[in-house]
Amino acid sequence: MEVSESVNLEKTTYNGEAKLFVAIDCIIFGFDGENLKLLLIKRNFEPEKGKWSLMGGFVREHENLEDGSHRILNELTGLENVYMEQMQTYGGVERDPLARTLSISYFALINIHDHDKELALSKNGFWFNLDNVPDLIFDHSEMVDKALAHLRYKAALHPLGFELLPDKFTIPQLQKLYEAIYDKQLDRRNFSRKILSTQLLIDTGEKNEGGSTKKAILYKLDKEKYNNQFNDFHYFTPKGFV
Amino acid sequence: MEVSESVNLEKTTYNGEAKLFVAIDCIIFGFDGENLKLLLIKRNFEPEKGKWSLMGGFVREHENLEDGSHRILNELTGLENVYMEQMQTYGGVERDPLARTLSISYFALINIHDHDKELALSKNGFWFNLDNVPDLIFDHSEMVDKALAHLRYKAALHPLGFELLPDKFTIPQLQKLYEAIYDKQLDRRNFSRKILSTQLLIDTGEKNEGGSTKKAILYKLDKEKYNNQFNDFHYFTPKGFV
DNA sequence: CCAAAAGTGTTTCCGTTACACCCATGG
DNA sequence: CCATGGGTGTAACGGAAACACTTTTGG
Repeated sequence: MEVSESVNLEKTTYNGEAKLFVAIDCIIFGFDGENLKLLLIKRNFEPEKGKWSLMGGFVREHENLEDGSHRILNELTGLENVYMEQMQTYGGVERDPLARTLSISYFALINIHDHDKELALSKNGFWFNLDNVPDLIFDHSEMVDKALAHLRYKAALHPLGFELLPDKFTIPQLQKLYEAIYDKQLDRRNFSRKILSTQLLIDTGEKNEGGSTKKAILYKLDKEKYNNQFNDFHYFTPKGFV
Repeated sequence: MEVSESVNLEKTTYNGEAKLFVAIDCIIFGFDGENLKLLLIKRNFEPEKGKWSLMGGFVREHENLEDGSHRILNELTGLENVYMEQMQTYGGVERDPLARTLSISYFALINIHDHDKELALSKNGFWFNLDNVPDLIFDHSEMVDKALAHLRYKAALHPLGFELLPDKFTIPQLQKLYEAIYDKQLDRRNFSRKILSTQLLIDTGEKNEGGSTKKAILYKLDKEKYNNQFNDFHYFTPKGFV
């Protein structure tokens, strides 16, 4: 009876056209203060059981893509209100050997210390440094490469990096993040001036703890300006950096 | 029998997951030498017959997305080897009232004089100036807005504009294109210097015809350099332009 | 020879770079 | 008082912007 119902529905809609499986795969970047990392899962389910892949799931019949991507990210990290961006849709005919499946890749930036570590572990989730990413199933390696290129592209022009840091952070921390993203050294003094010139940072009056040297100023993001200016070009990196 | 075959197939694949209709919609930009234009169709088929929309079609079971997007563009314009870029996938649950349908939007740049005008007319295709676009079905207006924003964003940094011009073109023509994209005036002398400094243009030795003034040099694109440097940043526009 | 558009040159200015110096903290 | 890292200042450089002038063409 399920079958005949399905057929009847299609007759009133786009009969004759193909219907496809549609998955969402999440490229999850995190920053631990030193290195830029990627969250992957070791699959304990079919297909490709035992291999590494991105966290993914299928788009449901009555779920839009924003909800779906956040649901899937939440299943692994426990996080909500995460910065996510739709990247690209992959549609190679043979990309999934089991059945024709499209995949919409989503790019997520999280503060690595915020997520639910036990939940992630229970789903077989592990963090990898970017220079140490294992082989991934299907076209997931291509998705990761594209996402990293996109991160580098976008972080050069937009104040994206804040998404990877705690609410309060210091300029040296932000600089370490940029150095991790581009795997290059930056001049401390010029970086500081460039960031402050955007007027996006608010001095909280506090200083960070720890370290046996001068304490750095803790800033927070001016959310209002951040949202308004997000699409402006800021050029956070030196020339020819990207 | 089609029905039972379909059911059997699903059982061996991702049984229990939803399958969705997936469409491709093309945002087709063209340039006529003065204005930036958009190619739309007046639908002579259901749903939303009689209304304006983007050119679209369904992704087929055994067709990848690149092939599908080019097929759909070709059906309306007769063109092949067109610059196309996947933009974004739209998945609102109610975006298509007839049935749940995802749409992958593709952004196309064509030389307006090259396309098959009779074919386009036979499919009810018409060109609109960007300041005069009619109401479109579903979320197609949003797609157009996003595509225009993307064009402006990308053309500011990459030598994208050449795709909209003939093989041989003059610098003043290119400047008119940029002025149309951004709806702003540019300084002739600085623009020329900036474009030539990219080394992407080759002097053909020819001059353009027509006009009762000095004839401009016809350039062609250095395809090799163009492909190699495409992802570099060039900053074709003045500061704060975008 | 005039108008209109195309091509080339120059000065000025501002942002970036590449530096040096001072300050705070813990040991 | 010393090592380490954070904060601020400055001179030199280079590219972009804002200009003027010359050249070509058709009428």
